[in-house]
Amino acid sequence: MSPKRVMVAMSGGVDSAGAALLLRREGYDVSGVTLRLHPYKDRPGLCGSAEDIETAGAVAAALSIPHAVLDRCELFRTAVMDKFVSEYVHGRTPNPCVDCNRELKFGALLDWALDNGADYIATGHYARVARDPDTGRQLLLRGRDRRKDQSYVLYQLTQRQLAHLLLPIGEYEKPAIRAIAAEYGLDNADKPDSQDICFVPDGDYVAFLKAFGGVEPVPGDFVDQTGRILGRHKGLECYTTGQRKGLGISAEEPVYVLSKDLERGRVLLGPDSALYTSELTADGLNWISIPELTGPRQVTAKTRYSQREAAATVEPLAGGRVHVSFAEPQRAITAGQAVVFYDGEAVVGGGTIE
RNA sequence: GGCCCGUUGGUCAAGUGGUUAAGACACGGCCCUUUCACGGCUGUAACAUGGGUUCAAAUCCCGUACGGGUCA
Repeated sequence: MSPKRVMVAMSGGVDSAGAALLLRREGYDVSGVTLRLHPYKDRPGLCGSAEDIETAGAVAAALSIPHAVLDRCELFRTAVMDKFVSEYVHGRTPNPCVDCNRELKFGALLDWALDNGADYIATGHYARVARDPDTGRQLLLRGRDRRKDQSYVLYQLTQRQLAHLLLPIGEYEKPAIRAIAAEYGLDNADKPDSQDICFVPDGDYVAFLKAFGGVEPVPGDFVDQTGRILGRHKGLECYTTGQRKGLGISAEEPVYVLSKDLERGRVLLGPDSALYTSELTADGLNWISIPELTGPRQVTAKTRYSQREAAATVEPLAGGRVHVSFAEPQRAITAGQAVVFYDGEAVVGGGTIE
């Protein structure tokens, strides 16, 4: 029987290189593919840039595996970049990585791989895929390395996507992956972890909203909880709930963005203690460990990528939405961010906070 | 106009003859981070101005500028 064919989505980083190494070691027929997502290129460590495509190609060559480049700039622009702009314009704070994963890495790339004879795709995410022996469903589990767990950004994956997905490095700790890469002499072994929004090369997303999205932020007032004007803001798009830096407001205590008032064009500020709330509603849900939510369910949940999980109850609402009630108030629950539910090691599902 | 009070970093604000001139907030850098944020560490930065007293002045005295109060 011939070995299973797997296409590794190679970003040019150490994690996807480690994934390719591990799979080859396990006997898979491994080849590499890298997405071209946008024209920005002078920032190392970003997904889909020209420089990383070169790096990925070099890594593939070092591993002696075939490497292809898949250009999906058009899809990336409409499914990720345009949506990113639209979300900010509507007062929300989007997570473009979630959209990119669903539409590009596990959407377009998976389709292309299957069309080209692959059985699986693999990525360098710190998460695990497993099959539930009782229900037969594909499960998405946290990475073994809790500190690096990336299951949060994968909560949108469908059963079909998971069935064709291998996440080999999810079983390892990050240092082990670097060690494996170094052992094979890969020169990206100590490459910094990726960070920032890949299509915002200089990290200034507001400048991107203006230049790419044609957004013209409208200045307005910063007000406190009593309605007192504290200063002027640069436009609602420039802020997100819970933000402290960049407000330029000097007060007795640090002040944070509590909420944005789209109708009056104001940004409400207040103390950290005023940021804690216990409830939210979400839409755009995807369920992984269960076919659908039919009643209240106890879970742990988090409302931002790097946030500690907290006990909560999630229950269905009309129209496929859900209501989430946390046992303890959570800091800065923000519209547009993802809320992801866990049951132990497994991702139950998740949605977008309204 | 007379008299009184005040003027310390971007902001607020300690400090009444000898201090490395506190602290908070803001701001910068680094770290953290596949989002935006939070957070941790760290840094830049001030005695309104001119003269005088004194071994020594942010601290005492005089003038000037600016701000506030008060009296006709």
